[in-house]
Amino acid sequence: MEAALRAIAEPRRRQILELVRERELSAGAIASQFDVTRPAISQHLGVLKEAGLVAERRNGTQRLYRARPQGLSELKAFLDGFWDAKLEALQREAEREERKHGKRN
Amino acid sequence: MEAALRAIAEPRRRQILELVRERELSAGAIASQFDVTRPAISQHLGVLKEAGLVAERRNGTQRLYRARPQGLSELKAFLDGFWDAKLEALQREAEREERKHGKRN
DNA sequence: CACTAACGTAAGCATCTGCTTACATAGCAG
DNA sequence: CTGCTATGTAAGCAGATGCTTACGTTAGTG
Repeated sequence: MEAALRAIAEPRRRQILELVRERELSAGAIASQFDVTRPAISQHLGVLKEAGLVAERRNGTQRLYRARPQGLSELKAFLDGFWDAKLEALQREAEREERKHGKRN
Repeated sequence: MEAALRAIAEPRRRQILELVRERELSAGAIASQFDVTRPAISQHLGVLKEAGLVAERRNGTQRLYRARPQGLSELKAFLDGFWDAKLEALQREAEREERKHGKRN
């Protein structure tokens, strides 16, 4: 959670998330959308992956990334609970989803 | 919005927000809850205020802070729209297509 | 007025962070 | 194997950031 907050606090990483929100893109395809170098994007992708906000899939020499909605919904749940302490319902739902898809974190 | 995201990405500031979520506290009272020095907390409060996450009220020589629910609700709305906003997504899709054709991948 | 209390602000410092260039690695075609 | 493509990783650097101590400022008290 801490990691996810840090990750989305960075504008470039939010832009990357928007890119892979609906479709799966290779690291190179993502990097081509920005003015910074490819390694910079690669590092951002590493941060996003570590934070559970993107999923990585390998296809040959490519690495395809897509947003992991579960990660963001956990983040939203955290923020919701940040004001309403009674948010255990959403939290449990998030955990249930997590188990369904496979463990991360 | 950018500022709010940055602000809550910092653990200490989240702790401060939790402190003033339900009650109004003076800067000194807040600082007394942490191991860091008072000026450090004062700087955090400045960041939170600038981000619209806390409100400041002066009473004599004291400055009383309280959480500003509107700030966080804006943040939640942003995150919600980060996944949902389909119209925005379509718009960005068009822009991406333009860049792709003009940039020669 | 002088003095104190409760603050914010300035300056400096150590660490973190996002970026770069250079290099290493995995997969695949020939 | 050789070479090429796609990608991650290492090292280093400039700027941001959270902290400290020192100082400035405002409001109240004698």
